[in-house]
Amino acid sequence: MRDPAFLHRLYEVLLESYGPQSWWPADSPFEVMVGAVLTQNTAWNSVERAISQLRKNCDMTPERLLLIPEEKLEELIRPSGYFRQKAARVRGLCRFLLENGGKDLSRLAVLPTSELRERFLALKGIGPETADSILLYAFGRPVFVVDAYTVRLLERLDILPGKGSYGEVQDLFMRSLPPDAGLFNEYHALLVTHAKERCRKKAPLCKTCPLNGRCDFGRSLI
DNA sequence: GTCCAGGGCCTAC
DNA sequence: GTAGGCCATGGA
Repeated sequence: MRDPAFLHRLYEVLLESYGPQSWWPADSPFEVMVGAVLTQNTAWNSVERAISQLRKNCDMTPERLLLIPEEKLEELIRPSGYFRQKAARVRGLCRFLLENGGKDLSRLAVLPTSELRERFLALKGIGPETADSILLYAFGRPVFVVDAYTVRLLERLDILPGKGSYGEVQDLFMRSLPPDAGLFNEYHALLVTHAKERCRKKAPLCKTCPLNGRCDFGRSLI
């Protein structure tokens, strides 16, 4: 395990390299939630197409979205893949929101973060990453979002104490950083941006990584 | 044609 | 508690 300042320095270098990412790309908290489900194991380009089609067919509220017949909904989100599963998951999310105050989220917003997280995790098709994305990007809670990119990067940097489970990686970030939702927002987005450009599965060595030669990590970021 | 993408569920050991 | 199969489209 490296010293706690490592993750601070990593953030600074990523921010300098890529600039602010201004996530999440959505028009409303509800759209963040829908996008979080649709982007599961799916490229964002495909999700954008699906959301664009949804916008044309409803005003992106849980009420209106539930009025779309199931088969029609599947057709609209087809570009984002796993469309049958995701249609059911989005509908389940909408029902949950309607039961808890609808689009304005004011009833959910008063809940403590841990309880809010449990509520979303209880929904079928919403696992740790999707729930945390919703907490951070729709509710502004200081929760660090871990994704496959982040785990892969830390494994390659050999800075994980254990095997790199979701909770383990999340704890590492949240113990090393102040509980700042703005920081977590930007950090996760930067990790995704970096990974998309430099740390794909088939790019084991990142020769053009902006971190190369510009940090004292002892080895290049790969 | 093959690999991969901003996961999660279910089933076997 | 965890490894492996499955879900599906679209771009590189």
